[in-house]
Formats: sequence, C-alpha cells, structure tokens
Amino acid sequence: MCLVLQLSFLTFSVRISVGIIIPMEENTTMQSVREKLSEAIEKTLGKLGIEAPGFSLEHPQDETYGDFSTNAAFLAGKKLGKPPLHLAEELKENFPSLDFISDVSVAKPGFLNFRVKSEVVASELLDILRLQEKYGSNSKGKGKKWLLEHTSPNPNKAMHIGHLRNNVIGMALAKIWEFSGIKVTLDCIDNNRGIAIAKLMWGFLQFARKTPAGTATIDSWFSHQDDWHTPESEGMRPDRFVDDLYVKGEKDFSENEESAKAVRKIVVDWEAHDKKVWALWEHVLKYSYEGQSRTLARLMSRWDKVWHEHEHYEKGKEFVERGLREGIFRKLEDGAVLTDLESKYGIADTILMKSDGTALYITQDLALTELKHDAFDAGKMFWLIGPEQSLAMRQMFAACDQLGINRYDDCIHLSYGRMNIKGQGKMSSRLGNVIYIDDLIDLAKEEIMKRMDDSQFSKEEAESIAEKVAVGAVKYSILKVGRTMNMEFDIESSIAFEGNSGPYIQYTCVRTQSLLKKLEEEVDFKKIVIPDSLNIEEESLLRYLYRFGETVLESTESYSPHFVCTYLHELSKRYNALYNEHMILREPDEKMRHFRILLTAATGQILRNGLTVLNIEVPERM
RNA sequence: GUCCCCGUAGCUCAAUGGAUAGAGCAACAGCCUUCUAAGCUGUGGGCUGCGCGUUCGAUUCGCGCCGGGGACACCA
Repeated sequence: MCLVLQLSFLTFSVRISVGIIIPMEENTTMQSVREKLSEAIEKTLGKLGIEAPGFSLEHPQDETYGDFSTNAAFLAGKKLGKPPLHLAEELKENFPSLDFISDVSVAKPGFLNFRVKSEVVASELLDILRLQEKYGSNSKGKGKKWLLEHTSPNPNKAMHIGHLRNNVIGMALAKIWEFSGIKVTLDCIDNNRGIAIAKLMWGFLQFARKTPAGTATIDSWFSHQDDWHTPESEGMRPDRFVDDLYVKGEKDFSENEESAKAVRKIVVDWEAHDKKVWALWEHVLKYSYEGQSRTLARLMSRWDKVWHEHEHYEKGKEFVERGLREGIFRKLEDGAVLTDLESKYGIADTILMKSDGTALYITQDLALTELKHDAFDAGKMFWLIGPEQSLAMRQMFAACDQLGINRYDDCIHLSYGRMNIKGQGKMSSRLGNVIYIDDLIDLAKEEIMKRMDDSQFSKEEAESIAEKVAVGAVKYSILKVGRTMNMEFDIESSIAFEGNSGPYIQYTCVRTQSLLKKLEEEVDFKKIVIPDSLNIEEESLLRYLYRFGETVLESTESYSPHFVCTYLHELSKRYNALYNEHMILREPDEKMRHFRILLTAATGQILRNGLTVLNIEVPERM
C-alpha cells in the first residue's frame, strides 16, 4: 500500500486519501486530529449518556499503547460508581470509526488508547516544512501584552552566574511567549545611585590612581583625570575593573571611619547635584555599562526599556504621602510609615519610609510600577527576581493595589531557584568562589576549541563556532532545569558538550543541515510518499515531531523553558538513532530515502525553532 | 517562633493525579575503509526523606514529623 498526500496551497488544506479534509488556516494536521478525537470522545460519552467532564487527552508513556490516551472512563466510573475497565470497553464499542484512527484499544485499569494512521501523522511533515520558522508557534496569546523585568545587574559588579540564570530564563521566556503570540516588553532597573555606587566611586578615586599619594579628592581627580587608570591601562575588562574597585572601596568603607564619612558625603553631594561628583559618577558608571553590555551582547540579551533609578527615586515619596492622606498607610510615633497589609492581604507589614523621611527600595518601586503601568499598559507585569525577594515583592504588589497603581493579581513575581556552587554551597565574593559569566563562557570555548578538528575550519570560523557552542552549552545547562529548582552549579557539566546538552542538540541540528546540503537529487518537499513499512526508528521519530507545539504551550503556561529542552533532547536522540541505524541519502529504496529526507528536514526545522525560542544560536557547521 | 521554596539512581536533574518512576554524567561491555563518533547500541544501579490521609490510582494533592535553603518592619 502506498498513500500519496497532496498539499494544496490554494485551499491550505491537506487532502488525505481517505477523504477527510483538515483545515489548515489555524491548525496543523495533528492539532486537528487532537480536536476531532476530543470531539469524538465527547460525542461517544453523550451517546452513552455518560459524563466525564475535563477528561484528558495525553500521550501514553509507552508508545506501544498508541499516540493518544484518555482517562474518560476513570472520570465516568467515578460518577457512576462503575469499574472503569467496563466503561472503557463500552466507549470503545460505541466509538465511531474515524478516518485518521487506525486502532482504538483498552488497557489495564481503564485507559482508552488511540493510534493515528501513519500516513496522517506523516502529513504533519508537510505542515512543518510549509510553516518553517513558524512551526510550533500558536496564537493562544493573541492580544495579550506582558511586561517582564529581567536581569537588573547593579552597576558596581561584574555579572556572575546568578545574573546568568536570570538572563537566560528571562530571554527564553520572552521568546517562548512571543512564539505563543503574546506581545512581550522587556525592561530592567538600573540601580545607579545610593551608598553602593558611592563606594564604587570612592574605590575608583582612591585605588585607581596611577601613582598613589595620600587621599585623593574629587577636585584632584576632576582636574587631573589622566592620573587615573582606565580598564585599558590596567589590561582589564571594564566590568572587572569596576568590580575590583568596588570591593576595595567597600573594604575601606568598613575598615576606615574617615573613608566611611567621605563616602556618605559623596551620597549627599550627589543628591545636591554637585557637578564634579556627577562627573565622577558618570565616569565610573560608563565603565560598568560598557563591561556589562559586552557580556549581555554575548548572551543576545534584550531590553526594550531601561529604568534608571536616579530618574524616579524621589517620586516614590509622593505615593507614600498620598497613601497617608487616604488612610491606606499609617505613620508610626517616630515618623516612619507602615503598611496595612496583614488584615487585607495576609501579608506581613513593612516600613515604606524611614523615620528620617528618606526612601527605601520599596518606596521607589511604587513609583516605578506606576511608570511601567503608564508606559506599557501591560495586562500582566512580571518580575523575574530571586526567591529571597518573595515577601518584599508581595508587599510591593499589595501596596500598589491599594494605591490603585496596578491590580495585585496582575503582578507576578517569577522567582527562580538559587545557584549554589556544587560542593561549596553559596557563592560569595567573601569566599572567593564567584563565577563570572565571561570567564565561564571563555572556559567552555577553550574546551570546545580543543576538541575541534583544526583541519576543517579556518581560525576565524573555529572561533565563531566555538563561541556559539560555548554560549549554547552554558545557556542550556541552566535552562534544562525547572525554573524554581535550586541548582547545584558545576562548571564541568555546564560546559559539557555530550549527552543532554546544548551542543548535542546543536550538533544534531547541524547534522540535518549538512545532510540536506549534500542532497543531489530532486526531492518534492510538498508531497509525502509513505514507504510500505516503517522501521521503529522512523515511527518513533515521526510520532514525536508533532508534539513540539504542545511543548511550547507547556513552557508558556508554566513560565519554565525546561520543557522545551527536554523535548529537544528527546527529539535529537530519536533522530540520531535513525541516523546511526539507517542510511539516509544512500538508502537504495527511493520511497524510503525520500521519506527519511523529509524526516531529516522536519527534524532540522524543529530543532532550529526550538533552539531559537531558547535564544540559542545554531552554527553552520561544527 | 511564623511564612515560602526544596528533598527522586553514586552525582546533576526529568516526570498536566495515571500504565513497568525516566534522562545525562560517572561505571562496565560493544560500534568508525559508508551521509560529521560533539554520535549510536547494550548492562548494572530506586521502600521517590518518614508516617498517616484523600483517590480506582499519589513522586505529584492534604495533614504531621525529619533534613536543607531562604524571608520575616526603617539594608539593597
């Protein structure tokens, strides 16, 4: 038997030889199959006068059971008090014969399993090849506008793996959401003022002088700026230059009372807009931004809007005043302002303004949240921030809710688990076990260069490939873990290029592309010819491809990219099994050869789409 | 003390309340004169921290313990 499926671009529908027409405007073949199957179960239940609301339609763990499985008999059994196995049998007997189903079966406790005809599943290949980079996307999020704050590194530090987890998850989520039709805006907060920045300025002033002589003043720096080092003159990356000076400034601050006084004076003078202090401030921040943006560029990070703290930090107090006038907050005896959240939200109360009338972090956040609301009018606002901020976030959301800035339920704290260093626990500069992002990528790059075949690539090409593979390895190692899980970060496994890793998937994708490049015959990618019989390798790959879209949705809804990672790994394994067991281009049987070529093209497309939504690049060769 | 997160193979991690709990690494045994071996095939490895409950069915939900981490009013 040989079935030919023809794709008509005029009607955008797949005509399946047995006669059913599946519309393609919205759905792919298998999406339609799922819907029709669901309807048929519904109808059969109705015919028997049985109710099973919310029955599932999932993929059995063991593929020998079929492609889809429902628990309808269990749910119905519960209502009727009948054994589910019986009801499953009854459902099966009354199940209509569907053109796209080859087998309906009942299994042990009461599952009803369905097998879809190979030729129908195969027509999904045409959808993949037609939709190309759009395959797997959906329009569930159409009309939604979401705002996500991610990766807000303080400008007194070089970015480390804590920031990495934030960035990598944030960017992947944004791309996955966009793939689901959501309009996503990305922003961050630049905490560019306050005592920490003053310490950095102090550190620069005292410890970056080319020839140290006594205590340097801002005046002396202002008039003799050439006497101070630059990252270039020190041969350092700008962010590391800043990081180093901040540590020195902080140390001096805590050990030396005179220095501490001077640092506090910097804060006061900065707030008074002292010209020279602002010049120094802008000078040191320039280095921070330069360094951090290099790192972020390597990661292909994106912000649509950067909020600078100095532009709005004073506005928060107005909200506190308003809250007091409206009786939402109350003033304590010493003048500090307290929230009233315990009774209304069941959240511990917090101080909104210090007794001396100065602002706190949360004070500024009230103003910032309103700015965000006014600027983007997002249906949901997300903050991708570590779990230790959980309480502070909820307090802020609730206060915003009371002030009418934003609804409590529309504010979501997306927390992510801690990054511990395997075997060493918490990462801290005090323990000297901070892992910087650039160092990590460079290390991965070195390892990858070592294992590359030098004769195959020019130096530039090898360099470019190694960068993509290194960044892919590092990103994937973080993304494959569930968002909320605490991670034991291990450098070695994060730069691994074997097994469940980014490079493994990149390699598989490259493998499909290189095969297609070698193609010397004409192959019609708009037509499917099913071979007389399929091997287990083709079957299991074929019946897995179409699940990509479902996986994207799963990640969208759970706010966790790791489902996509797991899927891509499994897909790659299935393709590699086929590749190793059978010849693709050299297969003598034409039908089989062409079918495997289509499988190759489809797999390559999905791997590419999957890596793209994970914000991971695919090299041309590797 | 209160609240939140976590506990699954030696290690790192998966598993919309479903079927025999799965991967990767590590260990062991194999596969390159054929499309890229960053690959493939096979073997061993588990009272899912403990107990009780809900359910036809619990790694998943509820309660109570044990263990790890974090947060708890004028830090950011």
